[in-house]
Amino acid sequence: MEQVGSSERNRRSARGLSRDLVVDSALRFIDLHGAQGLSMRKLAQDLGVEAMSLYRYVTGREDILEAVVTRLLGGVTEALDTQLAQTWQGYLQTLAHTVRDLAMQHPRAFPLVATRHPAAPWLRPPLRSLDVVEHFLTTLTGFGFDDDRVVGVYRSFTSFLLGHLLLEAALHGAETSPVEEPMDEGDAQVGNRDADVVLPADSEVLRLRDKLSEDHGEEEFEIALETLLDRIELQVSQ
Amino acid sequence: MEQVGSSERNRRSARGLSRDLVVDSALRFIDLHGAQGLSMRKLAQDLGVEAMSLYRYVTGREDILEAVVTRLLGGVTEALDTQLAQTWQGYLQTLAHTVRDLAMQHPRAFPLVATRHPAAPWLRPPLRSLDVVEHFLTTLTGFGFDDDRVVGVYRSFTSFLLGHLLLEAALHGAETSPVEEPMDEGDAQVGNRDADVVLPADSEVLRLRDKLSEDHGEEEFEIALETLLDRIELQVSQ
DNA sequence: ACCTGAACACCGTTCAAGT
DNA sequence: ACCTGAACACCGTTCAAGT
Repeated sequence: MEQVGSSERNRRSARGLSRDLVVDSALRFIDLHGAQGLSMRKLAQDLGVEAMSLYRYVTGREDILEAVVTRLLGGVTEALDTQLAQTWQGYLQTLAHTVRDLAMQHPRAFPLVATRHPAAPWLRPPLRSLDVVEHFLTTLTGFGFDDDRVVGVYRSFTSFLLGHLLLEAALHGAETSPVEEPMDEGDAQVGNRDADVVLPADSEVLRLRDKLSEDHGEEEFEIALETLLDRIELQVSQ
Repeated sequence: MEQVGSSERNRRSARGLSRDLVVDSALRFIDLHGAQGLSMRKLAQDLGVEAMSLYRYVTGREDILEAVVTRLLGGVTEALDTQLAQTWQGYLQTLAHTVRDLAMQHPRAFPLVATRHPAAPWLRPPLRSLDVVEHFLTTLTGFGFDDDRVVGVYRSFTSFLLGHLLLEAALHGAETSPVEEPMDEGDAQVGNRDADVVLPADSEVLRLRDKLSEDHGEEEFEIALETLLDRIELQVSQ
């Protein structure tokens, strides 16, 4: 029951290579195998071509990774342009959810957005794109924030997104990811589905393990977002 | 005016290899050149030995990286054991600052602590160590938190640390890092010290660039930490 | 017991050469 | 104009061999 859907030009692109196609293909590859597994040679193979051909469209591997990030964040700018907000609260909420959707749809690519070295110190991950940051600053300024407050909000908002989404994406990506080791049967003091971590028999971690493993990503995100907005509101009204 | 100090057993360890020495050396290498640059061969060279010798003490590159993380977080447990706290607020404050100190002292190694795949879903970066998490859970339980609240605090506390420290470490690490490209002179529409980012002439980013580049890492960290503690206090008293 | 040489299967990237 | 073969300088890792 494999979906084939909208990716009919997957392999053997019949001689029509292009930068867009390379980046598309790279993103798809990363979604499946992670950025670590992406090599010029394997990517080329997916495209039915030799590795060296890619260098016509791309200056190298780093260029591809950067382009993938840009592609992902391009979607965020688009989303913000279509549904425009009436209040700064609405704007931040939409932006937060758009980025969260991105992280959930591309859990294995999101670490790139979140952890690649920013090109400049004012490009804070995961809002790692000039377009998005520009949009952010002009919008908040438009809602009456003065310079200091815009910058302050930018800082706290990015920290919030990074802290909440990177971890959630990692968990989400781990589930999706192919099993690397076929689970050695002999290490369990208790029923231990947690890979190679050995738990002492009388630990708090063990006692709280199930509760700790619960996924409350979404509601925690919502609550933390609300808290952040409240905090900003207080600053503004002062 | 180079400091030589306490690293007299740097290269050519005179035939006394050991796992600790390998991990030590790896951490020092990563502090200087980042984890990306670490190869078995170069690390071995630093130790005055061939690459294959390392496999006596270490199962491979991944094992080394994991051991470096463990070493770094081991220091956190120690710090917590020596100065023990009277209140949960004091505890969380000490822990937060200990992890922040770690991030600032090893900005190029900290991404490992923060972004490597956790071995289990309840090991949330950057508290990526069974010992630290166990310490955290027992301490808070000892201060009277019930199970749900301990777990909730664990979640929000880790998100807070990740969001604030990963970015700060990246900025801190970028300053320390060796210059990769010798800065092409011809791309500046304005005095542009920000690598290859080209700013449109009438952008908000350009106008706010200096303010955006200011480093308020520490005070933001303090403020956000206070806010978090306040929020927890509210939950507890309910 | 501890280290190594040689080898294997991979990398990214360059460049001259093919069509 | 677009693609490629061959080559270079690197990787991580294995294994039989040295001392």
